[in-house]
Amino acid sequence: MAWPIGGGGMPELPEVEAVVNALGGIVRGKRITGVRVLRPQTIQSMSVTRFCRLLRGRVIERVRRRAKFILLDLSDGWTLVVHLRMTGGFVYAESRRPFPPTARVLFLLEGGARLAYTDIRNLGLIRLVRTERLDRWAEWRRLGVEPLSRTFTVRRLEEMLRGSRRAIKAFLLDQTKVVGLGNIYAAEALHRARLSPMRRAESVARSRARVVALYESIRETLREAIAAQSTGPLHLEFVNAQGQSHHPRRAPSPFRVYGREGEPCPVCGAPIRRIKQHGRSTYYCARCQT
DNA sequence: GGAAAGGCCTGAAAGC
DNA sequence: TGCTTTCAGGCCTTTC
Repeated sequence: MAWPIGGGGMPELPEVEAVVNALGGIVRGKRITGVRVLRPQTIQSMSVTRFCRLLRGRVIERVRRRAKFILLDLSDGWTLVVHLRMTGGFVYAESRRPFPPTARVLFLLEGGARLAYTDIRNLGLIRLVRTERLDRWAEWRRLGVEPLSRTFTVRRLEEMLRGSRRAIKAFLLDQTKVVGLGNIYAAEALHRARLSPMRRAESVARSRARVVALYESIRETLREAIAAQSTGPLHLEFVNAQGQSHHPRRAPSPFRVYGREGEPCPVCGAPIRRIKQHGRSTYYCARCQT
Protein backbone atom coordinates (compact mmCIF):
# COMPACT_ATOMS: atom_id res chain seq x y z
CA MET A 1 0.00 0.00 0.00
CA ALA A 2 1.04 3.59 -0.49
CA TRP A 3 2.26 5.41 2.58
CA PRO A 4 1.87 9.15 2.85
CA ILE A 5 5.08 11.12 2.67
CA GLY A 6 6.28 11.95 6.14
CA GLY A 7 6.66 8.51 7.57
CA GLY A 8 3.21 7.09 8.06
CA GLY A 9 1.37 9.85 9.84
CA MET A 10 0.46 13.37 8.97
CA PRO A 11 0.53 15.53 12.06
CA GLU A 12 -3.05 15.57 13.27
CA LEU A 13 -4.08 16.03 16.90
CA PRO A 14 -2.54 12.78 18.27
CA GLU A 15 0.79 13.36 16.54
CA VAL A 16 0.93 16.98 17.70
CA GLU A 17 0.04 15.88 21.23
CA ALA A 18 2.92 13.38 21.17
CA VAL A 19 5.37 16.03 19.99
CA VAL A 20 4.21 18.42 22.71
CA ASN A 21 4.63 15.82 25.44
CA ALA A 22 8.07 14.72 24.26
CA LEU A 23 9.30 18.23 23.50
CA GLY A 24 8.12 19.51 26.86
CA GLY A 25 10.21 16.89 28.62
CA ILE A 26 13.35 18.00 26.81
CA VAL A 27 13.24 21.77 26.44
CA ARG A 28 11.17 22.98 29.38
CA GLY A 29 13.29 25.27 31.54
CA LYS A 30 15.95 25.74 28.87
CA ARG A 31 17.08 29.17 27.73
CA ILE A 32 17.30 30.04 24.05
CA THR A 33 20.76 31.46 23.45
CA GLY A 34 20.48 32.02 19.72
CA VAL A 35 18.27 31.56 16.67
CA ARG A 36 19.17 30.97 13.04
CA VAL A 37 16.45 31.28 10.44
CA LEU A 38 17.43 29.29 7.35
CA ARG A 39 14.16 29.90 5.51
CA PRO A 40 12.73 33.38 6.25
CA GLN A 41 9.30 32.60 4.76
CA THR A 42 8.65 30.14 7.60
CA ILE A 43 8.47 33.05 10.04
CA GLN A 44 5.11 34.80 10.10
CA SER A 45 3.97 38.13 11.48
CA MET A 46 7.35 39.82 11.99
CA SER A 47 10.78 40.27 10.46
CA VAL A 48 13.43 37.62 10.93
CA THR A 49 15.64 40.16 12.68
CA ARG A 50 12.97 41.00 15.23
CA PHE A 51 12.07 37.31 15.63
CA CYS A 52 15.65 36.37 16.48
CA ARG A 53 16.16 39.37 18.76
CA LEU A 54 12.97 38.69 20.74
CA LEU A 55 13.75 35.00 21.21
CA ARG A 56 17.33 35.36 22.37
CA GLY A 57 17.64 34.97 26.14
CA ARG A 58 14.09 33.80 26.75
CA VAL A 59 13.40 30.64 28.76
CA ILE A 60 10.98 27.99 27.49
CA GLU A 61 8.61 27.71 30.41
CA ARG A 62 5.94 25.42 29.03
CA VAL A 63 5.04 23.44 25.91
CA ARG A 64 1.36 22.97 25.16
CA ARG A 65 -1.10 22.32 22.36
CA ARG A 66 -4.22 24.02 21.00
CA ALA A 67 -5.80 22.33 17.99
CA LYS A 68 -2.85 21.37 15.77
CA PHE A 69 -0.72 24.27 17.01
CA ILE A 70 2.32 23.65 19.21
CA LEU A 71 2.80 26.46 21.72
CA LEU A 72 6.05 27.18 23.50
CA ASP A 73 5.35 29.67 26.27
CA LEU A 74 8.45 31.74 26.93
CA SER A 75 9.54 34.00 29.74
CA ASP A 76 8.35 37.62 29.73
CA GLY A 77 4.98 36.78 28.19
CA TRP A 78 5.89 35.58 24.70
CA THR A 79 4.64 32.45 22.96
CA LEU A 80 6.23 30.69 20.02
CA VAL A 81 3.46 29.21 17.87
CA VAL A 82 4.35 26.35 15.51
CA HIS A 83 2.10 24.62 12.99
CA LEU A 84 3.62 21.51 11.37
CA ARG A 85 1.04 21.42 8.55
CA MET A 86 2.00 18.43 6.38
CA THR A 87 5.68 17.65 6.85
CA GLY A 88 6.90 19.79 9.71
CA GLY A 89 8.82 18.29 12.61
CA PHE A 90 11.61 18.79 15.11
CA VAL A 91 15.09 17.40 15.53
CA TYR A 92 16.65 17.79 18.98
CA ALA A 93 20.41 17.30 19.03
CA GLU A 94 22.88 17.22 21.87
CA SER A 95 25.75 16.80 19.44
CA ARG A 96 27.26 18.95 16.70
CA ARG A 97 26.08 16.58 13.98
CA PRO A 98 24.90 18.57 10.94
CA PHE A 99 21.16 19.02 10.64
CA PRO A 100 19.29 17.68 7.61
CA PRO A 101 18.89 20.00 4.61
CA THR A 102 15.21 20.31 5.47
CA ALA A 103 16.03 22.29 8.64
CA ARG A 104 14.31 25.70 8.39
CA VAL A 105 14.93 27.26 11.81
CA LEU A 106 17.59 26.44 14.40
CA PHE A 107 17.16 27.21 18.08
CA LEU A 108 20.39 27.16 20.06
CA LEU A 109 19.80 26.19 23.68
CA GLU A 110 21.88 26.75 26.78
CA GLY A 111 24.25 23.85 27.42
CA GLY A 112 24.98 23.40 23.74
CA ALA A 113 21.88 21.49 22.62
CA ARG A 114 20.11 22.54 19.46
CA LEU A 115 16.53 22.24 18.36
CA ALA A 116 15.79 22.35 14.64
CA TYR A 117 12.44 22.90 13.01
CA THR A 118 12.43 20.82 9.83
CA ASP A 119 9.93 20.85 6.99
CA ILE A 120 10.20 19.08 3.61
CA ARG A 121 7.36 20.85 1.82
CA ASN A 122 7.69 24.21 3.54
CA LEU A 123 4.03 24.44 4.40
CA GLY A 124 4.56 24.76 8.15
CA LEU A 125 4.51 28.12 9.92
CA ILE A 126 6.12 29.67 12.97
CA ARG A 127 5.09 32.92 14.63
CA LEU A 128 6.01 34.71 17.81
CA VAL A 129 3.20 36.48 19.63
CA ARG A 130 2.53 38.10 22.96
CA THR A 131 0.81 35.37 25.01
CA GLU A 132 -1.88 37.80 26.13
CA ARG A 133 -2.60 38.77 22.54
CA LEU A 134 -3.17 35.26 21.19
CA ASP A 135 -6.90 35.91 21.36
CA ARG A 136 -6.54 38.88 19.02
CA TRP A 137 -5.24 36.61 16.28
CA ALA A 138 -8.18 35.99 13.93
CA GLU A 139 -7.15 32.46 12.96
CA TRP A 140 -6.79 31.59 16.62
CA ARG A 141 -10.19 32.98 17.54
CA ARG A 142 -11.90 30.94 14.83
CA LEU A 143 -10.63 27.62 16.20
CA GLY A 144 -13.39 25.22 17.18
CA VAL A 145 -13.87 23.01 20.21
CA GLU A 146 -11.21 20.61 21.49
CA PRO A 147 -12.71 17.13 20.95
CA LEU A 148 -11.14 15.65 24.09
CA SER A 149 -12.20 18.50 26.35
CA ARG A 150 -15.26 18.70 28.59
CA THR A 151 -16.65 21.50 26.47
CA PHE A 152 -17.12 19.06 23.61
CA THR A 153 -20.49 17.42 24.27
CA VAL A 154 -23.02 15.45 22.25
CA ARG A 155 -25.34 18.44 22.41
CA ARG A 156 -22.71 20.84 21.11
CA LEU A 157 -21.82 18.51 18.26
CA GLU A 158 -25.49 18.16 17.39
CA GLU A 159 -25.92 21.95 17.28
CA MET A 160 -22.94 22.34 14.97
CA LEU A 161 -24.11 19.58 12.66
CA ARG A 162 -27.59 21.02 12.42
CA GLY A 163 -27.91 23.44 9.56
CA SER A 164 -24.76 22.29 7.74
CA ARG A 165 -25.45 20.91 4.31
CA ARG A 166 -21.85 19.85 3.75
CA ALA A 167 -20.74 16.25 3.59
CA ILE A 168 -19.92 15.02 7.08
CA LYS A 169 -16.33 14.31 6.05
CA ALA A 170 -15.83 17.95 5.02
CA PHE A 171 -17.52 19.05 8.23
CA LEU A 172 -15.06 17.05 10.35
CA LEU A 173 -12.09 18.62 8.57
CA ASP A 174 -13.36 22.14 9.33
CA GLN A 175 -11.13 23.42 12.14
CA THR A 176 -13.65 26.11 13.06
CA LYS A 177 -16.05 23.38 14.23
CA VAL A 178 -14.08 20.58 15.91
CA VAL A 179 -10.29 20.91 15.94
CA GLY A 180 -7.62 18.28 15.51
CA LEU A 181 -9.11 15.91 12.95
CA GLY A 182 -7.38 15.65 9.60
CA ASN A 183 -7.99 13.50 6.57
CA ILE A 184 -6.86 10.31 8.27
CA TYR A 185 -8.72 10.45 11.57
CA ALA A 186 -11.86 11.89 9.99
CA ALA A 187 -12.06 8.77 7.82
CA GLU A 188 -11.29 6.54 10.79
CA ALA A 189 -13.91 8.18 13.02
CA LEU A 190 -16.58 7.89 10.32
CA HIS A 191 -15.84 4.21 9.84
CA ARG A 192 -16.06 3.61 13.56
CA ALA A 193 -19.38 5.46 13.68
CA ARG A 194 -20.55 3.58 10.56
CA LEU A 195 -21.44 6.82 8.84
CA SER A 196 -20.97 7.41 5.14
CA PRO A 197 -18.50 10.23 4.45
CA MET A 198 -20.92 11.55 1.81
CA ARG A 199 -23.84 11.92 4.19
CA ARG A 200 -24.83 15.53 4.85
CA ALA A 201 -23.91 16.82 8.32
CA GLU A 202 -27.49 17.93 8.99
CA SER A 203 -28.78 14.42 8.32
CA VAL A 204 -26.49 13.08 11.03
CA ALA A 205 -28.04 15.62 13.40
CA ARG A 206 -31.52 14.25 12.73
CA SER A 207 -30.70 11.04 14.63
CA ARG A 208 -29.58 11.26 18.24
CA ALA A 209 -28.08 7.77 17.98
CA ARG A 210 -25.96 8.85 15.01
CA VAL A 211 -24.71 11.97 16.78
CA VAL A 212 -23.78 9.92 19.85
CA ALA A 213 -22.01 7.36 17.65
CA LEU A 214 -20.05 10.09 15.89
CA TYR A 215 -19.23 11.87 19.15
CA GLU A 216 -17.90 8.70 20.75
CA SER A 217 -16.06 7.57 17.64
CA ILE A 218 -14.20 10.88 17.37
CA ARG A 219 -13.02 10.66 20.97
CA GLU A 220 -12.16 6.96 20.85
CA THR A 221 -10.30 7.32 17.57
CA LEU A 222 -8.19 10.17 18.93
CA ARG A 223 -7.60 8.54 22.32
CA GLU A 224 -6.43 5.30 20.70
CA ALA A 225 -4.18 7.20 18.33
CA ILE A 226 -2.62 9.13 21.20
CA ALA A 227 -2.00 5.86 23.06
CA ALA A 228 -0.42 4.41 19.92
CA GLN A 229 2.06 7.31 19.90
CA SER A 230 3.44 6.25 23.27
CA THR A 231 6.49 4.61 21.66
CA GLY A 232 7.57 8.08 20.56
CA PRO A 233 6.35 10.83 18.28
CA LEU A 234 7.08 10.45 14.59
CA HIS A 235 7.67 14.16 14.20
CA LEU A 236 10.42 14.54 16.78
CA GLU A 237 13.86 13.00 16.33
CA PHE A 238 16.52 12.81 19.02
CA VAL A 239 20.25 12.92 18.41
CA ASN A 240 22.40 12.19 21.47
CA ALA A 241 25.82 13.57 22.39
CA GLN A 242 27.50 10.76 20.46
CA GLY A 243 25.63 11.74 17.32
CA GLN A 244 23.41 8.66 17.39
CA SER A 245 19.92 9.24 16.15
CA HIS A 246 16.87 7.76 17.78
CA HIS A 247 13.72 7.94 15.76
CA PRO A 248 10.67 5.77 16.42
CA ARG A 249 10.16 3.04 13.90
CA ARG A 250 7.15 3.28 11.71
CA ALA A 251 4.60 0.85 13.07
CA PRO A 252 2.36 -1.18 10.78
CA SER A 253 -0.68 0.78 9.66
CA PRO A 254 -2.89 1.17 12.71
CA PHE A 255 -5.77 2.37 10.56
CA ARG A 256 -9.03 0.60 9.89
CA VAL A 257 -9.73 2.11 6.49
CA TYR A 258 -7.22 4.88 5.71
CA GLY A 259 -4.76 3.74 3.07
CA ARG A 260 -6.43 0.33 2.77
CA GLU A 261 -8.15 0.55 -0.59
CA GLY A 262 -9.21 -2.89 -1.77
CA GLU A 263 -8.52 -4.57 1.58
CA PRO A 264 -11.42 -6.12 3.50
CA CYS A 265 -13.38 -3.95 5.90
CA PRO A 266 -12.49 -5.07 9.46
CA VAL A 267 -16.20 -5.02 10.32
CA CYS A 268 -17.97 -6.68 7.37
CA GLY A 269 -15.25 -7.83 5.00
CA ALA A 270 -16.39 -5.79 2.02
CA PRO A 271 -13.53 -4.14 0.10
CA ILE A 272 -12.53 -0.68 1.30
CA ARG A 273 -13.24 1.96 -1.31
CA ARG A 274 -11.35 5.14 -2.09
CA ILE A 275 -13.11 8.18 -3.50
CA LYS A 276 -12.20 11.82 -4.01
CA GLN A 277 -13.94 14.39 -1.85
CA HIS A 278 -12.96 18.03 -2.35
CA GLY A 279 -9.58 16.98 -3.69
CA ARG A 280 -8.86 14.63 -0.79
CA SER A 281 -8.85 10.85 -0.72
CA THR A 282 -11.60 9.37 1.40
CA TYR A 283 -11.44 5.71 2.42
CA TYR A 284 -14.63 4.01 3.57
CA CYS A 285 -16.69 0.84 3.52
CA ALA A 286 -19.70 1.23 1.26
CA ARG A 287 -21.47 -1.68 2.92
CA CYS A 288 -21.38 -0.82 6.61
CA GLN A 289 -21.01 2.96 6.42
CA THR A 290 -24.42 4.39 5.52
C1' DG B 1 -22.31 33.47 5.09
C1' DG B 2 -21.75 28.76 3.53
C1' DA B 3 -19.60 25.78 0.33
C1' DA B 4 -16.37 24.45 -3.12
C1' DA B 5 -12.35 25.07 -6.01
C1' DG B 6 -7.64 26.43 -6.62
C1' DG B 7 -3.07 27.12 -4.97
C1' DC B 8 0.99 26.50 -2.20
C1' DC B 9 4.80 23.14 -1.29
C1' DT B 10 8.32 18.86 -2.42
C1' DG B 11 9.45 14.18 -3.21
C1' DA B 12 7.84 9.59 -4.36
C1' DA B 13 5.47 6.89 -7.52
C1' DA B 14 3.28 6.11 -11.76
C1' DG B 15 3.00 6.62 -16.65
C1' DC B 16 4.97 6.96 -21.10
C1' DT C 1 16.63 4.75 -18.78
C1' DG C 2 14.89 9.17 -18.25
C1' DC C 3 11.53 12.59 -18.50
C1' DT C 4 6.81 14.21 -17.31
C1' DT C 5 2.72 13.91 -14.72
C1' DT C 6 0.14 12.76 -10.74
C1' DC C 7 -0.54 12.45 -5.99
C1' DA C 8 -0.21 13.26 -0.96
C1' DG C 9 -3.18 16.93 2.51
C1' DG C 10 -3.58 21.34 5.98
C1' DC C 11 -5.15 25.63 5.42
C1' DC C 12 -5.54 29.98 3.08
C1' DT C 13 -7.67 32.84 -0.61
C1' DT C 14 -10.85 33.35 -4.19
C1' DT C 15 -15.11 32.50 -6.37
C1' DC C 16 -19.89 31.32 -6.68
